[in-house]
Amino acid sequence: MAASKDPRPCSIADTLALVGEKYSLLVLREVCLGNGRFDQLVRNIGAPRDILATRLRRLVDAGILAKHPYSERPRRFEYRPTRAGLELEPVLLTLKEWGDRHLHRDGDLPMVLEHVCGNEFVPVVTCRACGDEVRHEHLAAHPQAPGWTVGGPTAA
Amino acid sequence: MAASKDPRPCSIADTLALVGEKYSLLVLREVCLGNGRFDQLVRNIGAPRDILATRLRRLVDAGILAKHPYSERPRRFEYRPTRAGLELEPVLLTLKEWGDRHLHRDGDLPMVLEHVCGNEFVPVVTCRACGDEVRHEHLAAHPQAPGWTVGGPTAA
DNA sequence: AGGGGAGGGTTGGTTTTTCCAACCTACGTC
DNA sequence: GACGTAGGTTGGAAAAACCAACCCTCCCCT
Repeated sequence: MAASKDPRPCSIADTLALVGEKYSLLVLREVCLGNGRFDQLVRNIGAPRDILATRLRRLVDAGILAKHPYSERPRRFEYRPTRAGLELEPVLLTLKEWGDRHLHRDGDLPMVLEHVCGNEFVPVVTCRACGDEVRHEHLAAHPQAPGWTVGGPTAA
Repeated sequence: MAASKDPRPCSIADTLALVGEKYSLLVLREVCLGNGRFDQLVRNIGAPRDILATRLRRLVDAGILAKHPYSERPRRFEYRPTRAGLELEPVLLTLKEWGDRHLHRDGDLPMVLEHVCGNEFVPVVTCRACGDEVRHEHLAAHPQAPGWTVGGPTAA
């Protein structure tokens, strides 16, 4: 499973090591929607049952999901996001937004989110300090590990 | 490559079909940092060269990256994000934020971003309409396709 | 003219994962 | 006592990932 040696140290890579495998983020999507039972996950995600079982174990081990019994005799569980799992929701929201914008330009979205404010929810990523919407040109990257640099201009 | 039949229609799944394979988002990270040359990508990501070549082809086909010649004779390219590619940056930023918070609690982050406002950049996902920071309990999901529902409570 | 290095890949063969259908267990129901 | 439901596990075939080695074009050095 390990790739070549000594890649750039990076929280993105570290996070993807936990949730970057096929189906993992779709599992999180479903549990965030409240569909946390095994057969629901199989149906809604379209994943093979054995792979799904593997992913669920991994996400529980990582503290992203937890099993909640909803029936003793027979013993039945459902999976729910932990607090850490819920904190991954922004990743899902930004992925959804990109897909909505670039892959469904016709306007018939598969899912619409409604915010408590009464409007359709569209995520905007902002700077915690100043509140401005993020723009690539407004960010400067400072690697902390020695030997790792970043390059020049990045515009297309 | 196809999973079982008839999963939930979803922009998240659609987006992950383009950028969800192993290394794809790390490629995007590097090109957003300005490290768009093949050997840089190999070194910084730690991916096998053949897999990387496959991913690059796919990302170019998807309109997320573009090849830019930086030398004729010999012909050399570098990969850069297109506008659509740059618009995926929020996904990277939210992944980074989660990893910073949950995987590097000791405080020694691999990379620090600086916003143009002068402060460390920490992404916050907000509602475009009202500006409030998103919270799971403030969202309601409305699937648009018939037959697809969402479940009950989702709290952990 | 020959050798070496950089850059951007491709190729062949092995190892891992994924996929799929079938099966298993423990109930509860008809 | 046959059938259905929920939540998996198992075995074998197909697909991906992995790795080292190689290729090609050009430049530079001697």
